[in-house]
Parts: sequence; structure tokens; C-alpha cells
Amino acid sequence: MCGRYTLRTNPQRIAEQFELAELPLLTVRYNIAPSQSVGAIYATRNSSGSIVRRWAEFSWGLLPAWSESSTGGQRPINARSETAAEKPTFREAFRRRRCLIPADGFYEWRREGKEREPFYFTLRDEGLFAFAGLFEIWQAVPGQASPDDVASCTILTTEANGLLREFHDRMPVILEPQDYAAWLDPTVEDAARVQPLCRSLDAEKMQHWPVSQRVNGPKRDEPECIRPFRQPRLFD
DNA sequence: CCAGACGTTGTT
DNA sequence: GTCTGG
DNA sequence: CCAGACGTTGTT
DNA sequence: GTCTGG
Repeated sequence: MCGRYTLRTNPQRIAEQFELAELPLLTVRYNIAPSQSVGAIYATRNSSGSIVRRWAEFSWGLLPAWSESSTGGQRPINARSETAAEKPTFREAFRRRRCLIPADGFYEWRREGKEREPFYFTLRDEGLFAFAGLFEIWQAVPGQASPDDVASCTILTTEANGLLREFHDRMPVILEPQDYAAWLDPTVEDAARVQPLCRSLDAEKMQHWPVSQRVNGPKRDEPECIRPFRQPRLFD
């Protein structure tokens, strides 16, 4: 669930909405897939004590800090927001390494028997939004930074709203803009204070339409992925 | 005690 | 069928 | 999430 | 690293 998404908003708008000091370096994406590098915003406290937002790129699929190697093993692309604060794999990240993962749409597949039909979901105005994410820095040499370190992330999920319900029980957590600061604040280490921000976005704020099977191929990163598409019907 | 898992979704 | 890669 | 591979030895 | 299962 939530295994593909888009980010086609320009860097200026991303910098404005997420209050970044510098323009993020990115290209237009119509088909972002797990294992790929994804843009995200996280926050740190600088020497004078104020919160600074930073742009980062994380490999999508969280590599736990205790993994013995950077290859193999599980790389969860999603984490349940209701339980992530307790799970060994996500607990520390939930306490201290929360991030915003900017997006302007995501894909879900509707199953009908063996058939899978992809749909594209956006906000009603197709505007920019943010998934709630967690990140982790896996260190090749424990305790020190090295070129082989791996920065990775995962997208939190919650109960599906009425629109997503016909596809899945779950949907990605899309944060309200007024909650960005609290979610990012690394000094808030009490998970109970930020976990309530992980709610299902109102169905009324979203829209969706069917798209072609083109999006199935993870290498098909092109505008046609989001184009409205009606499946051919045998007896229309 | 040590060994082995540590995740999600959806489907059967 | 199941695992890996994108 | 879906697509594509799923293997070895030896040679380049 | 920490928790669960044997």
C-alpha cells in the first residue's frame, strides 16, 4: 500500500511550502518506486538552538540501524503509524527521525480477481502534500560516518478513508500543513505527542482516476502514467 | 540461557 | 512459488 | 507497488 | 539494539 507516487511540483513551490532555506535539487517524477532515491525534509537544531529544515535524499525502504549488512534483509516501504513507536525496527526513528516526504499524487491498484487496475490519487486541486515518513542512517562503520552509510526511509500508513476503502484497508498518512512543524521537531521525543497527527485524510479532500498499466513498470517514469485511462470493456 | 527475528499489504 | 531489483 | 529473475564455471 | 521463541 502506497508503493508508488509522483512528485512533479517545481523546486520553488516545494521550498515555499516546506519553508526550506535552499531550493531542493530534483527532477519531475511520475513514477517513484521502492528502492529508489526519494526527496524528504527533516529538521535539526543548530548551535543557537533554532530548528533548521533540511532537504535530503533517502532510499525508499527502511534499512534498520542494526542490520548486519546494507544488502539483503527486509526493507519495509511502509510502517503502521499505530504501532511503529513500539516496533524495534521503527521505534528510534519514530522518536528522533521523522520526516516529510513531499508528493503530489500516489497510485493504488484495484484487484478484481486476477486483474489489477491502477488508479491515481491526488488532492482535489492536485496540490503538493506530504507523507509522514521515518528515516534511518545505517552506518557501515558503527559510530562514525563513512561513504558506505545508507540513508533510508519509510512511509507511515493509517486506516483507509472512504475513498481508499474500496481499494485497501490502509492508506498513507498525509499530514496537515499545520502539523508539519510538530512532526519534524526532533526535540519532541515523546511518540505519544506526534502519533495523533497520523490520521486519515478526509476523502472529500481527494480525487482519483484510473490510469493505464503503463505505471506498472517501475522504469516507466513519464507523464502518460497519470493520464486518465478507461480500460477497454468487452461489451460496451 | 542462546538463537533468531525484527515489516507491510492482501490473500487463502 | 518466492525473492530481488527498480 | 509491480516486473523480472530464479544458475554455474570460467573467461573477458 | 531489543524482543520473542525454544
